[in-house]
Amino acid sequence: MYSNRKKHLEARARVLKAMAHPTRLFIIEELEKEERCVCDLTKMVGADVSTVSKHLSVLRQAGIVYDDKRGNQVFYRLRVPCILNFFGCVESVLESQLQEQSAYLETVGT
Amino acid sequence: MYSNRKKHLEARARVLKAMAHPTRLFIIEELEKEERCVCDLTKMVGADVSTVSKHLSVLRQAGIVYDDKRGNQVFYRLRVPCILNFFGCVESVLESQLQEQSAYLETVGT
DNA sequence: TCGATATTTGGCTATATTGGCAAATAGGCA
DNA sequence: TGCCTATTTGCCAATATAGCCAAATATCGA
Repeated sequence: MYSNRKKHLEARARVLKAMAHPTRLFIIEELEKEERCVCDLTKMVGADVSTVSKHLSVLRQAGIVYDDKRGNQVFYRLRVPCILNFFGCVESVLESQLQEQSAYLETVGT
Repeated sequence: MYSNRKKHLEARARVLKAMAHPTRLFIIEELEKEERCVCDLTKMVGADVSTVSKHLSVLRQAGIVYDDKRGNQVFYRLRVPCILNFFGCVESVLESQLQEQSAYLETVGT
């Protein structure tokens, strides 16, 4: 059914969109190593707390992270362990861009 | 080096961002099966040609597809074969969302 | 209870994205 | 050359996103 496929594509797009920001990728990478509170991530990212909090909210709503309130801190951790492997393909894209770039540079003779 | 990591994250984010749209995911899936000209994709997507052309341009600039002009048609094909495997993890995210949803529905008693 | 710390939310501005229409561009064919 | 088809580009309006500040909320510890 068509609308089924459409809904599925929209769901996938939402997940990708949530990941498609440098700060959120940074957060994902750090959470792959260990869980972190908002305050830690804020220091690491170097932006306003509210900004980091909103990025985390995007990741949470997309189902990428869990939040866990302990005391007056909120700890975030990855919900899906494969997220990082996931980047192998993105890397292939980036590498193929580099290849094209260097092929171009050769034709130019630099 | 910090700015190196930042640049890398930005590069990854650009690739993800280019994929993060239902129509572009649709196009990627179709191109996984076989190369297609803009006119074919336009019929399949059911939007204006200019819209589809712009989506393809986004994918091209992100290094996800190649374009190949033959006659007065332009054929697009995937540049990186792994793109679809790539979705295994996105699916995990979606599945874990479903689990949470059904767990919620149980507590509600529906 | 009060003050300090941690986090989220509201409001705002600047900027980016989407999608359609119309126009420009390019190739094929008579 | 002139017409037709295919594709891209420019323009525009609607909508979404990012990031900061300030305010609201929650927890801790004295």
